[in-house]
Amino acid sequence: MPPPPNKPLPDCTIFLLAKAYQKAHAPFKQRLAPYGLTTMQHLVLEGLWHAEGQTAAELGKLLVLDKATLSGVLERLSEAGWIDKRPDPGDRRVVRLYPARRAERRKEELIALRTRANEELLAVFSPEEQVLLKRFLWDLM
Amino acid sequence: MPPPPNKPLPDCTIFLLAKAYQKAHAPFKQRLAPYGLTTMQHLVLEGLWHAEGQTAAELGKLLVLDKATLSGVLERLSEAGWIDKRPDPGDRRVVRLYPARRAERRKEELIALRTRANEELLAVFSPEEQVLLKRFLWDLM
DNA sequence: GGATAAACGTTCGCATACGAAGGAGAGGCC
DNA sequence: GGCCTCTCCTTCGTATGCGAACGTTTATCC
Repeated sequence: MPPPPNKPLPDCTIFLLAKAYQKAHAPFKQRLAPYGLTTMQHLVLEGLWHAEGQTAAELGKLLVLDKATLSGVLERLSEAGWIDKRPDPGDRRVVRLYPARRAERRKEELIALRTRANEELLAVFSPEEQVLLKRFLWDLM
Repeated sequence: MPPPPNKPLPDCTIFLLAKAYQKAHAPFKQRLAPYGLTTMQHLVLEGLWHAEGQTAAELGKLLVLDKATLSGVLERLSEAGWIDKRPDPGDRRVVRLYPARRAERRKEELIALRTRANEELLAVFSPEEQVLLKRFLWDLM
């Protein structure tokens, strides 16, 4: 008996996760392009709106981000005028992060953008499936 | 009434996908390190074992990979002696790709490594949940 | 047959990712 | 105070990831 029709890679969950992530990201990336923001930079802004004045270490923990990666993202966000990096008066090792005016002005818009991107991503699933999928992903991370 | 306890980012499926992918990848990456292979390079090898003599374009389609990204990966795999790049005699634009002896020697080992990594990743789920999760991811990509 | 279009792979530029090392500062301990 | 350690952030090196432009080669169309 010949082997079943080839689906060698689809059976690799790691691969499926990578590709699902890839497909989920692309449309969001396109929507952010007019703002000159990347998805990562948008994520950082949302993290700062969650709690202003965080240190880079705190933000990295919240977003599960390597500090080395975050360093570069913060520099570009700061140079583009989206955030302010202020030295902590009490601890000179620490930088505290705040959304700049430019970010505040676009806040509602940018959050709505993410909400819509997520809704469109999940549109193929029923509400029950959506809940289940989120729980699965949550268990994985 | 105060807002519910903060879970601002977990409700973002795009974020969850990114982090689930991140967590799934890390252990596999560690296991591959002794071989001097990255997860991406391992994926390319599996793609070639699936069908030898593919062109870069075909392989890119199979693995859902940008040709620009693939180009660099193939160059490093070739330099490390994992694959052979042979010009197509009939079409001088095309390069055909073959696993090298080094790859053939490690083939069983490397496939087993991926199988184990996937099993461990899915260990927290019941068999039914595993099937469901894969279907969800498949629908996303 | 000759111009135009399309396909293939490479290269460039920019932005993640992350391990590893490094410099500056803060805190504990004697 | 002086030493050790730990933390915070930055920097470096390497590897994706992908849009865009490029040079080569092949296919198409008139």
